[in-house]
Amino acid sequence: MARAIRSEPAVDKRRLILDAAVRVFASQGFHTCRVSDIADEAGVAYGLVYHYFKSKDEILDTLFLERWDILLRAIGDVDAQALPPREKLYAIASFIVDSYRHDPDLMKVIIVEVTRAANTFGRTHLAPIREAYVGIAAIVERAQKDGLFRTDVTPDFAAMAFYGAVEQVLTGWIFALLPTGEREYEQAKTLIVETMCGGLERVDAPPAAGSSD
Amino acid sequence: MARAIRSEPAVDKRRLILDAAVRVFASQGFHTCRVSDIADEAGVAYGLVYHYFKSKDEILDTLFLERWDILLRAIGDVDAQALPPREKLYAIASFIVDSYRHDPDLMKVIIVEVTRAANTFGRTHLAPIREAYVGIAAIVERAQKDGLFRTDVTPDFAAMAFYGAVEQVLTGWIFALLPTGEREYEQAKTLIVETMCGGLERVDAPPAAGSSD
Amino acid sequence: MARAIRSEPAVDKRRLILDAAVRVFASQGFHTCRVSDIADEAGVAYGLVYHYFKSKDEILDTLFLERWDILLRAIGDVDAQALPPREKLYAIASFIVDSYRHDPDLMKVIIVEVTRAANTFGRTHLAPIREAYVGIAAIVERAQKDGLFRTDVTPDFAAMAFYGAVEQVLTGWIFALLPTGEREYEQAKTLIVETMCGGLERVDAPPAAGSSD
Amino acid sequence: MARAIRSEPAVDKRRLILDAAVRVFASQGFHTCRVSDIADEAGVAYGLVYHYFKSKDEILDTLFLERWDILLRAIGDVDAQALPPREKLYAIASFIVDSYRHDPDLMKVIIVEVTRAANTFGRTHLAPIREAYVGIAAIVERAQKDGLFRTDVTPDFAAMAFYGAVEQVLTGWIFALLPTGEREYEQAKTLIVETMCGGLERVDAPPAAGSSD
DNA sequence: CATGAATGAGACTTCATTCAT
DNA sequence: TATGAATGAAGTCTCATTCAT
Repeated sequence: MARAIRSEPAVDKRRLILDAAVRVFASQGFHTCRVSDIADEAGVAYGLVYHYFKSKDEILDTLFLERWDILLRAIGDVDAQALPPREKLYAIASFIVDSYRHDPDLMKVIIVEVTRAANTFGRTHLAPIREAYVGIAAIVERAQKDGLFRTDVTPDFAAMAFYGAVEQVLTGWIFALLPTGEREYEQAKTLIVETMCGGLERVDAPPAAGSSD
Repeated sequence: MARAIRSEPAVDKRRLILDAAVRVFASQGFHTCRVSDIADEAGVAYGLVYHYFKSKDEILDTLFLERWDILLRAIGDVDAQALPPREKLYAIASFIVDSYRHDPDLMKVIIVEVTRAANTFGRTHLAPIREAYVGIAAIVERAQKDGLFRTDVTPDFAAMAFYGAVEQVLTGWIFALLPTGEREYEQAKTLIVETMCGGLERVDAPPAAGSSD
Repeated sequence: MARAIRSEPAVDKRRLILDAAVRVFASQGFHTCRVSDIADEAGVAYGLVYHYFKSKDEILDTLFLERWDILLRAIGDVDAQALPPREKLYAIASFIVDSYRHDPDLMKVIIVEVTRAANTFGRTHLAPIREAYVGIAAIVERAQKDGLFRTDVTPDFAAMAFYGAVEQVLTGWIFALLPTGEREYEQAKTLIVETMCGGLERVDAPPAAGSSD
Repeated sequence: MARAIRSEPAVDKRRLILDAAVRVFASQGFHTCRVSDIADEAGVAYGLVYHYFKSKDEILDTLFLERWDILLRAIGDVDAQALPPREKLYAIASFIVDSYRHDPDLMKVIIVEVTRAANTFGRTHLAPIREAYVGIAAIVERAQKDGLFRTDVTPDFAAMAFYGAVEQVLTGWIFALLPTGEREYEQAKTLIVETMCGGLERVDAPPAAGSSD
């Protein structure tokens, strides 16, 4: 409050640029867009982008780290709580899905341009990316120790599978391969956890033979 | 056959270029590498690349389509067989993992540069990519109809989760986040199917309360 | 005097900027440095530089003209005195060497960025630069008229040679090709005059044939 | 000859670019001109400049080193001959003056943009530049050992003075402060050597008092 | 006087693609 | 087929200068 009295500028141009970059990266892709596209989208002069950021890369780095930090903290918080593992995984899936719901462009950028960019930003940010997997693996490991999860699937492997399923669902939304909407987002949270924890098979499945054909 | 009598060149330069492109795309990334890098890696003249391919894009398109066609056919073949769904999914996971084992660079390129490139090649090749998901979804749907898979998870959703888990495991290998090796590849096939079909939870789990802390 | 009573600022920011510019130009070069480097070095705000100077060029112009005026006055003073030409040239060499001793950065800037910059500042300040040569030439001409200097070397030419030798000695110091120090500075004054007036050859040289080999 | 039969291209574009660069650097200065100016002057496409040279800097480096190597070899050759030192210095002055006569633009570029550019190219090429001074100093030293040159002027110092005088004469021509022409070039060679070796003073000077005023 | 955010023209460099041989 | 010189559009980044406060 006090800050607002005097020092806060009318508009935070830096923020303006970051938000514009999200939109531009999301619609054109990092490599395809020009810095001038970002400046135009933000409604600022070209040079101002370089006043606030050393390079085009730094803009994406900033966007990623801002958001990923929040994710890591969320995973840490979840892990710290006393909850059944299924609920922990639900909370994480929930957080990621809600991130997408709240700002699909930002999540698209992070997924498409960073976490999956093995030769560029993915490699640059490998450490924090790994940290997320490690956090999820820790939850699985604990669940195994508590006798709740099967132990023949290693925690690392389970974490990758779980995270991969979540990211692919977001990818489905990004590519318009899966329907989007409030209802779908909520369902997705449940379905991911149901699938990963309960498995696709019916527990009371009939004494199935080969798929009839 | 007739071709071999006289006209078959000592080496197929076109193939040489494609194979070189795989290595270059894998190690540098499509956007980062130059066409001359491919020519150098292939040991052919710069201009020859343009004799065989209309553009740099076309090289990647060719690589992707060659491989993806094989995948689609594999999925189709699997679906056509009379097998329990778990074995069908195992066959598909197996095929993809073996593809990676056989040519990790090529799979890296396909995953990193195409199937996940929402703004560029991913969009271009959306149709065949979707086709793979549809194929997997068909298997799930059939399993549901046969009463073997639970029906509260939609086939489309299950397909995305399954494929996402597989791709993320490959991503783990690509990023060196998961250990690689013959043993690991075989295990991965089983673990993916176990996880996705059987679920992470123990069926005979104790009447779990919150994760002990 | 009156100014000092009340209005004289604690520090003369304009002077601060000029002095900082000397250091920055000397260490980075005029073209390589940024205006912000000067402001930083001076410890003043960026914009203040433009409060005192119309442009980056004007800063260098000011530095040059300030110092060159002093040199021109020195040459004029020397010429006006009744001294043997050798002593006049010694006085000029002395003045220039002392200028370097007193502020090597400033002299470096003047020599490197102005007097030798044929396409930029050298051309801009051609008139005052020429004036220095003319002043030296006048000394030579007078010496010739007085029968003290040989007349087969034109005054203009002699002036260039003399000035060139002096500037090159400073250049030697600037490039660390010649040793620096109080002793060296004093010697240099004598050596320049000895060389230019007395020549490198021994007057009583033996009836030399070709250099022994 | 044999080469010309088949392989020699009609025009050596690389040479074309270098020669154009000399003209452009000479008339606009290295920092002021654009690479496109060079391309235009050479009549080639922009990109071709970068086909032959890694950067704008490399063009100047090439021009300098090409010419300076020739100068160093000339100095070495002169030093190796059995000649009186005065004739050796004449030969060197002669070589430099002839270099200017032959290609004034190139010499202008070398002097203005390299040998005197203490913060940029001068520093880069310090080693070969120093080598020239060392070569001249060697001539002086030998002359001193042969009893032909006075020994109170150190060889290093004498070399700087000599080279400085020569370069300043060229600078005089470049700035149009000294008259140019065939006659002037020949005279300059003699005058430089007369001045530096014989000195400006008349050997038979009258018992001079102070300059009459 | 003083500040530093804001502006935008301009330069270098890259590199996909073409083309003459 | 095969070569690699030649083309030129396009993009990132720099930085002198302006201006509102």
